[in-house]
Amino acid sequence: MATADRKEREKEQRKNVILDAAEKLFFSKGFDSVSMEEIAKEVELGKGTLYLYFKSKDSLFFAIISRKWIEFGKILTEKMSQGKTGFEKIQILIRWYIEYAQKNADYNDMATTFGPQLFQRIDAEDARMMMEVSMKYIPLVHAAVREGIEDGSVRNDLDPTLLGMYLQMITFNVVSPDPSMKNGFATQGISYDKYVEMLPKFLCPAVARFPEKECDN
Amino acid sequence: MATADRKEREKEQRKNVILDAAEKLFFSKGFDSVSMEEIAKEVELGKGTLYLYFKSKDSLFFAIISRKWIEFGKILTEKMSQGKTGFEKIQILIRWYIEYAQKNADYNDMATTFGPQLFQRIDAEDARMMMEVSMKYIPLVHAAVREGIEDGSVRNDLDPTLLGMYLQMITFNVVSPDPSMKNGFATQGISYDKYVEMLPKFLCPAVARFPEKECDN
DNA sequence: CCAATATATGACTATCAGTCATTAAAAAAA
DNA sequence: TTTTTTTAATGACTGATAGTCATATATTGG
Repeated sequence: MATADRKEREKEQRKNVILDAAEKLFFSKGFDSVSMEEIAKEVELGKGTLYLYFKSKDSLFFAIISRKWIEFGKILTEKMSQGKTGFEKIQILIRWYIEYAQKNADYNDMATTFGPQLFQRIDAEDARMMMEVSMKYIPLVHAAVREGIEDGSVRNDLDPTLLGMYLQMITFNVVSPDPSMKNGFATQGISYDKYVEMLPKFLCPAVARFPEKECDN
Repeated sequence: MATADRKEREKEQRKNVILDAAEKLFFSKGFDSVSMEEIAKEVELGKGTLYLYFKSKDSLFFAIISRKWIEFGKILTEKMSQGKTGFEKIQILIRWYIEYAQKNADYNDMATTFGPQLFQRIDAEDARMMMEVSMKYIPLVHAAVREGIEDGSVRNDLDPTLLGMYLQMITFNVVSPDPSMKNGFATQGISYDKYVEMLPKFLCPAVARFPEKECDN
């Protein structure tokens, strides 16, 4: 029956319209200062209707994150394939993630500010969904590390998965510092830009197999 | 007039009693699942009375964090003074911070889960208070880095303040991963304990002036 | 055209942070 | 000691808002 298909498509489209509106509002005012009523107004629907498409306000948040992660994973896959050695791939990952995060600063602010609390109370269904999404790009990092160990460009005295996790965590937190860290920049006389810019230099010796060779710059 | 002094002392004491109760509840149920009413019940006061001692629920949170940071800073000062070189002091900092955080896991969970959101909306008064507190230990880290650069144990190609900030951020985030990271451990087959335990090894080459000498272990 | 099904709605409930008029207790003055 | 003034404590109330649900509307298939 073709009707069911069409309805399915329409439902997806409307979900996206709702997500666009919610995203816009969350970015400008923060997750907790936007009410479901407000989002409903923006898309010209009743509040109750939103709950036909998303089971909770938290779910709306995760759907927004998920869209971004998917987009991110796609570009990352393409970019990293351009690196020759594992080490080069990791460098690309770091540099490009910085660029991407700066282009999506509003998204990043929202994610670091509200993510921890929302992930802490995430329900099983959303957790499964988010894990599935993250599975699209996390293995990329680990594969690059493994490749680098094999080709001799990356240090081999650490479990590759572990090294991948450190890199992921550090890059993420440098690019999107949580608000308490951000407050510290002014006080300590370091600009956020410099903090981000110098990251590759800081990390290099902790990643390279032969820092004296790979990290001259 | 002695009365005023006594009253002042009594007020401080009661503040602490309230903080103890709030802390206990926040640790066990999370900041947002504890109501002011509940805290008031616990200390056998009316809800309104709490507001004579703390201006908001958020302020209660910051007062709890602040108590911990002060305690932390005191012990840190003492521990770090035992290191010979700057590099040793940094090692002590990292190792001891890990130990401390593990001993205060419930505090750390609360801080990483709710901190970002609360710091984002912190008011000027609490911000000043928190900054003042953090000024007690942040300079310790930077001083150790500077000392290490001078005595040749720490790399000298990065701004010391910047290096201090990276170290602080990384150690903090490894020890207290935010909930979305924590979810990843199981999936990726790395235990949290290993993640924490291997940190010094991972970081060493990014800190030492001569990794081949300082990082053999 | 008419049942049956799917979609939309906003009034309603429950929860909770923060306020404030009122009461109670303590301190100061008489 | 008694009265006045100051300080502390209280909980009913307000406003905000996530999520529900009975009702209404629209769409579909027969």
